[in-house]
Amino acid sequence: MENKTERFEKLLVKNGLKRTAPRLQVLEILSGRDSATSQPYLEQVMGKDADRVTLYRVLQAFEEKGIIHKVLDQQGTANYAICSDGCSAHEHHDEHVHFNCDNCHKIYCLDSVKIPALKVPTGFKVEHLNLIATGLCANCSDKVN
Amino acid sequence: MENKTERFEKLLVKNGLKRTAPRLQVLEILSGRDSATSQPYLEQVMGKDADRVTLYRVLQAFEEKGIIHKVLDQQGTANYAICSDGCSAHEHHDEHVHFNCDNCHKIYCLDSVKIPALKVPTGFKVEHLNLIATGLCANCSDKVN
DNA sequence: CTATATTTGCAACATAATTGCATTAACATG
DNA sequence: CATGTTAATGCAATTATGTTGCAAATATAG
Ligand SMILES: [Mn+2]
Ligand SMILES: [Mn+2]
Ligand SMILES: [Zn+2]
Ligand SMILES: [Zn+2]
Repeated sequence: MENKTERFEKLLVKNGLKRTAPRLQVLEILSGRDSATSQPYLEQVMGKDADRVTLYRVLQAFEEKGIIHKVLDQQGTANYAICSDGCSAHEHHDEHVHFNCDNCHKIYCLDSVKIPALKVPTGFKVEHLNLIATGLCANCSDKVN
Repeated sequence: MENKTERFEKLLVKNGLKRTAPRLQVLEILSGRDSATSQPYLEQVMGKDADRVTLYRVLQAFEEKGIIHKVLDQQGTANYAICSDGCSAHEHHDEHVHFNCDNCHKIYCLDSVKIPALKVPTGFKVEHLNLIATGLCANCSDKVN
């Protein structure tokens, strides 16, 4: 089995990005989590390994290339998650529901839940849908009960 | 017919808020627009009529009382719109779709469009749904064609 | 009119995000 | 494997958004 770092390096090369430490570190962190990761958390974890500005630029480059996608939580904080297959520089395919837990504040990508089509007033042309559900995630609703 | 300012004054009194210039001005601005209004725009329009901090506090008070609701656009910018009837200090009823035009960047409250119910994975408990559609609004898709 | 609680303005602070520019490092080429 | 070119990083400065504490002003109840 191909190891993780090798996979990440290929991913970078495929997208015309150089194989640098900050980029590999961001991929490493994001891939190790079961929910989307906030910018502040990333900044804290990376600490002095990379400058704040570098982190912003890495995230921006990854988003443009279709490697990660951004979700804003209810407070407007940017959160990032690795895209599932099918996203590219030219088109994102992340039209799944995002679940924002009120308790642990994690944001889950519910890839399995498709957003239902929508009837909008005449004249409006819908391009993308972005559905954020809030409530309790599976973990937290377990603990509460 | 009752004039607008009188209506606003009653609205404030009903919610236990004093009838002050900044509050009336915010209501005036919001009510004169057909789409949600961003915080930066409000700040710019109010100019030196009120301090930035006052604006934030007015918006916060209005939101708590169910007079306005906040919508974050795709960039995470706060936008505000007057609530339709039925919102109060204890409960908002603004589960309509928000339409974010890619061209003019206006955010429309599509009160008529209800958000369809959603099947989420076992364990997840949905409390609220927040659906933002992006694309072209009626005005802009007219102009393009 | 006056007392009181609310609201405002100001100053300071916190955090997220962006820009310009000099330095460094990746890697293609030979 | 050396090296030149280009991409990427680090640092400093700046902008934007939002918050907090506190003193001064003012809306309004009585
Ligand atoms: Mn997602
Ligand atoms: Mn609305
Ligand atoms: Zn949770
Ligand atoms: Zn438009």
